[in-house]
Amino acid sequence: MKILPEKTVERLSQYRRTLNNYVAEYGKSRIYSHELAALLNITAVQVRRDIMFIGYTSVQRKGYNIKDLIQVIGNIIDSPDSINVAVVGYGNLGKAITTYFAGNRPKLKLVAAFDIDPKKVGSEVNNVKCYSIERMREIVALNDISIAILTVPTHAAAEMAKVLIQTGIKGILNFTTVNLHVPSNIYLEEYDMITSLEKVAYFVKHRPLG
Amino acid sequence: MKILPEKTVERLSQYRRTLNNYVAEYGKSRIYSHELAALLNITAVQVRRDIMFIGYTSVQRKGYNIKDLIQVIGNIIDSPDSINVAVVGYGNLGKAITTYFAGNRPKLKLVAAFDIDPKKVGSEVNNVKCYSIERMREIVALNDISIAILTVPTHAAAEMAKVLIQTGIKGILNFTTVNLHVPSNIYLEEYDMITSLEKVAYFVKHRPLG
DNA sequence: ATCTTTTTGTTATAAAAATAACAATATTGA
DNA sequence: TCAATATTGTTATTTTTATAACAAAAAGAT
Repeated sequence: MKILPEKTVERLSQYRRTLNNYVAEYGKSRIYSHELAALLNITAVQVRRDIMFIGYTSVQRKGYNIKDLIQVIGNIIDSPDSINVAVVGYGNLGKAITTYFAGNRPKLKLVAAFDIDPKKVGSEVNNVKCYSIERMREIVALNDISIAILTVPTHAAAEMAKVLIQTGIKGILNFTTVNLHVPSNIYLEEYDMITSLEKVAYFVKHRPLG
Repeated sequence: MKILPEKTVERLSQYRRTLNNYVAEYGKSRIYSHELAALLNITAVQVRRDIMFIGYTSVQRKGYNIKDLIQVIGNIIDSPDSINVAVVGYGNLGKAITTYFAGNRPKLKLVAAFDIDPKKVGSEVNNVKCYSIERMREIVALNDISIAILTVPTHAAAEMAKVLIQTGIKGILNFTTVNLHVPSNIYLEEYDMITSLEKVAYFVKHRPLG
């Protein structure tokens, strides 16, 4: 299949989670595009267009079969084989992410954490165990980890990214406020809390009231 | 001034932080567009265009005066009066954000935290004190808090957002995985870690190698 | 049975964002 | 002094994303 637009991938992830919650809460088996849209504060057209992208079709006028749709989304955005993930930096943020991550994501598994602090090594949150940085290469290889979530302090970020890339990781989700530089075969996603907050501040002040 | 594109606002926030770090590290006073671009993994045109948006001009061929540029960015994205922010939910994530927030942001102040857990009430991280939810209305009014960072557990998110809006908050940065619904005069920014991670997973698998 | 309504799927259009192209100008060096 | 070069500022173009418009089909109403 052709590669999907970035924004569509983001929304598909959200559709899936929203649909799972919706089933759990209301027990319905079908949903209209405008209903799903309302749950996400977007438009029904947007939903239908995204669903068109992944090639799922329902019977007209009956809404989408939720179970099927969840499955099709999974076939598209999940990889066939499970992907293993590690958290690097096991402070408050690393632990928070581990907690957020709990839940049934059959194709995406948080399998290890790393920290330089000997006091943290050996600790566990949600069955995710913390190893020393020295053992990173070994543990990454052993568990076939391909994505790292980087939550170390600012001063350690660049060096840690370098080490991670040496271990053979393929993607980094960067929570630090440092601008990382990675080879072009590594997928880098920046996740910048301060920028998000400054953006909220700007639009709270400047946005036309509506 | 005309309202800026969303992406430009995001980058301006990043330019400012990057420039501050750059000055601290290298002590230079000027920077070329392509140098700033390289630090952020974007193009020089992008930088120049954003700088054009905010109306700053340098002398051609000499690069930008860093100190001036930082100041102009501040004039644009900061509000003239300081904006006060609260963290709602003082678990691992709330505390992590408080730590990230430390640093000199003269116009954006994290002034309070709230939590329902009596054990957390009264605790402090980085001089940010935690109050009980019951005192929210009072503390928000007293400190003129206009933005809330929502980091409570999933099941509490919707109700907490409702209460926050009643207290008169104007913007919410939502870290929970719940789809919130807010009146149109409230600026809502979603910050979804799981979606970001699923996106990395998708592009690690599907992106053309480059 | 036929008309009306509702909802999907798709094509067409618009808006936002990024990139390219290039004129203008300062600097360097012959 | 004058040509070559480097860099900014801006307009033009392309790409990406979102919205609008609407045909097709199912369901219900008359």
